[in-house]
Amino acid sequence: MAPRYDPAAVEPRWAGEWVDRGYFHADASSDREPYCIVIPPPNVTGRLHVGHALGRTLEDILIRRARMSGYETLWLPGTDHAGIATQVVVERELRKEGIDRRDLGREAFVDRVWAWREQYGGEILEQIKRMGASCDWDRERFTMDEGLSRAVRVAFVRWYGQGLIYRGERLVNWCPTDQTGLSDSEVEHEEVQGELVTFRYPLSDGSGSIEVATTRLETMLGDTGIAVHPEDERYLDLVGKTVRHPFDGRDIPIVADASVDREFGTGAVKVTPAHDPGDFEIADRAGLPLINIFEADATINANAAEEFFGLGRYDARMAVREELSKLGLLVREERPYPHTVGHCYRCHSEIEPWISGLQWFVAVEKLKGPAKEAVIDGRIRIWPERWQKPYVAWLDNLRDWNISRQLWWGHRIPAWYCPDGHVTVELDDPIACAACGSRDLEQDPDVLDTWFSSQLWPFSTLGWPEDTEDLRRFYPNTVLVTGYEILYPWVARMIMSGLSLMDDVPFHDVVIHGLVRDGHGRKMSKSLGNVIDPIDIIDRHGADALRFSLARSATGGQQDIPLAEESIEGGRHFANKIWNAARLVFGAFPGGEPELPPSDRWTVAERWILGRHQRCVREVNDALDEYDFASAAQALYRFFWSEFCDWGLEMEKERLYERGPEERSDAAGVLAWVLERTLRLLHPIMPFVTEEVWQRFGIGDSISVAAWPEAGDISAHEIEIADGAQTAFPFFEELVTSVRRFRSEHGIPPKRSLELRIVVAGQQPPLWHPVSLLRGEILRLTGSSSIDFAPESTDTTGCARLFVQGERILIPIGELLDLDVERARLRKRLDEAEADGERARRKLGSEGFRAKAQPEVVEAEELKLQKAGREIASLREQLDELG
RNA sequence: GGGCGCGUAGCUCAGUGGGAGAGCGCUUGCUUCACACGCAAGAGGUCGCAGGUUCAAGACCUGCCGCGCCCA
Repeated sequence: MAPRYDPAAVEPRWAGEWVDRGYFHADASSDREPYCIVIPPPNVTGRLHVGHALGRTLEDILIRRARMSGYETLWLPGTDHAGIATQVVVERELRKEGIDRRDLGREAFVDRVWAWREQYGGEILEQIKRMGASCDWDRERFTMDEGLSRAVRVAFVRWYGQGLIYRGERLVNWCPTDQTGLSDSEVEHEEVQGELVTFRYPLSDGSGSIEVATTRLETMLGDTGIAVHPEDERYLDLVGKTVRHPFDGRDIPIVADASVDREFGTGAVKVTPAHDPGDFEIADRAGLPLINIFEADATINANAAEEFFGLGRYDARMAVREELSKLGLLVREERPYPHTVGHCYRCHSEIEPWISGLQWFVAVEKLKGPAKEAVIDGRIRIWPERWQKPYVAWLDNLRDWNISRQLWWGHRIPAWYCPDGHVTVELDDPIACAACGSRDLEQDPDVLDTWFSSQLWPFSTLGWPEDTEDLRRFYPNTVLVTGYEILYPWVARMIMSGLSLMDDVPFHDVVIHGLVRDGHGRKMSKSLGNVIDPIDIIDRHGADALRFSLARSATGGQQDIPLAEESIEGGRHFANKIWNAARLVFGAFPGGEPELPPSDRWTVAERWILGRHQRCVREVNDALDEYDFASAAQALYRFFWSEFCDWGLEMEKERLYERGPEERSDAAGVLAWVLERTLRLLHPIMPFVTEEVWQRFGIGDSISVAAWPEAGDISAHEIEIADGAQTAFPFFEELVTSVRRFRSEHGIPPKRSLELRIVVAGQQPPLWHPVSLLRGEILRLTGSSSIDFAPESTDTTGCARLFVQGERILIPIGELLDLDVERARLRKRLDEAEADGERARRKLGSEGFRAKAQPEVVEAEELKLQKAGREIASLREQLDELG
């Protein structure tokens, strides 16, 4: 084995080998218990970013553990056709060739998108493979596949039949750049530094004016009313009057509406029903007309006053201000004025509320109740639990879902219209109108919101609407892992559609993780230059390093997850540590199935390491049962590095190198046994290095199908039965550390060996047992030549004195002792001991403490006080001697 | 305006009633026969502030200050 672990030489080989050997292929007909995760389908245009890497890592940890635990595991991969994103990408390509999609025509354009997808669409899945993801690649799905498209159609037709889908003319969120409507959850609200402009509308009767304020001044071109609160005394006598529009002379009524906030601005608001959802409702109540002033690209249309025709919305805003100013109607301009504005999640343009003709909607009223219930009654559990409340609140406020998209790429809406305006919605393309039999049918030009197909993902990927073996076996899925940013648009909708169409929840657990940010918690962005590219990371540090670092960061407690490259380096160092520990073990272990020697031959050191290993197994299992990936990773790191390597391997070197073949073989057996188990325990987090090392045991085809370790496979009784195992190790550990610290403080070179004497008070030294059991290990790790016991009366001249668990240790080394250093050392220890003693004394001095605290706690404090007392006395004595 | 979360070592974070912890960074020493991607030792904290509950509070309660996110 090379002295350094090289992930680049190992990972690609295993990534391919695992798949080729079929370990990840699920068998729906097996009689094992199923465990199923569907991948949140990334955009087919997408590249792997760290957010994906996090989600896929967590999923793979769950799936690999389940597979090793004997479940029939299915991790189903695939991609999403991503309507807008994909269309935009292909349009951009066409534009480079000087082609507009409209010149190409719908059919040819869609063919181009398919061709693009064939060529580049698989890239993100290839990147996921590099992470070692154990997906069933034979079951890869795409939302535009034939089967999934059929599912979309069945869902649409069924919901239409149930009255859950309808067609209507309503305000939608319009993106003037992409020129399509968006659902509420595709709109991102962001604070912008805008302006608040106050202006006057003169009353039509010339008796005065009324002031209104707006952040979107251009919309005044479409104002059809002024609203005030019905109880606002300032305006009571104005209600019912009209104002005159300064540009086109329309008379606009002043109405009363309880939704008006009297505190805001002047207490009077302009009403632009065609361009504001709140105004739309006011207009609806008051019977005000709608004036649509925008074209699809948000330029001013002919409905507005003539002089503004053709202006872009921002130019129009300035032009309106100028005209108002000329007319002396401008009252006030506040700038900057921070307020929130909706932006397109794709292109980031400001959204315009806009009437864009008849569109299709999902009526959510009947769907949201069951979706809420399923989470409240625990059929679906959300981890961490605190996401439950926002989920419920979101459903409560949910409004009907606009599913029409004015795009060409996507599932075409299965609705046909005849010249008489009848609507035909059918599973198979109709040849005649269902109402009048007309054969002159035209299909709705729009496609469905991409989320309409992805909401079906947990069952459409398994074959629905066909009654397949996969569907019966793997629905409901076991768990879904995703970021909180798509809890609403995706997770909630899967729950609604699953309950409605499958009559059962889509999954039992939902694991919500945070957003990956940079090392300082800042959002990763190209402009900040702080983007971490997972593929670049894998190239330089290995997928294991990335996975470990992500798992260790996935605490769940915090909202977001900071990730610094140093942390990933830490993961690489850990992989290297594993590799090198294995090198040491395999230097003594010949390979084959590791077997523990009979328990009566276990040394104290071995009992200790076996006990720590068992604890680690328990911690990892407990943590993963609760989706606490960070604790699982942390437990493994601590055990492997701080316990197994720092103490376990170091202690066992005594037996491996100094005690003859039998002990060497026993020790190698113990170390190999622990190593092999720990590799299995680590495998779901770091699949590559564990596989590569595990192969050297030569005991199976692959660790990825080896058995998962559960606690209790050696009994705690066996571990702890040894004489002194409980007391020996803590004493040993503190003794070693104390001597090393003493060396360090006095600058005693490692090669200068020491003699240690333990001072004993009575005849029978109480520490005889632990010391004799670990004599060799003590001498090796402290660099000493001897360790003996000495009577209390022993001459301490020229000796340094240490305290280990209240016991005195003498080190005769007078000639090397710098008295100033020694005095400083002793004073520091004395300060600590006095502080300890004081704290214990204060606690014990309180009557309430003695009366009400648990007896064990009181007893522990008494022991602390005694120990501190012994140390203080002895340290003072020494300081006196030194003068 | 409503909701959620966060404020603990220089940085990033664990820590849900009895000894303030980890990783990285920092200081010192070490080419010790697995690993310098390492080993050993060490420094560093009024646990945001103020009250309260309790024998005991970083943790529980209330208020305040600051930061972030979601929703309106």
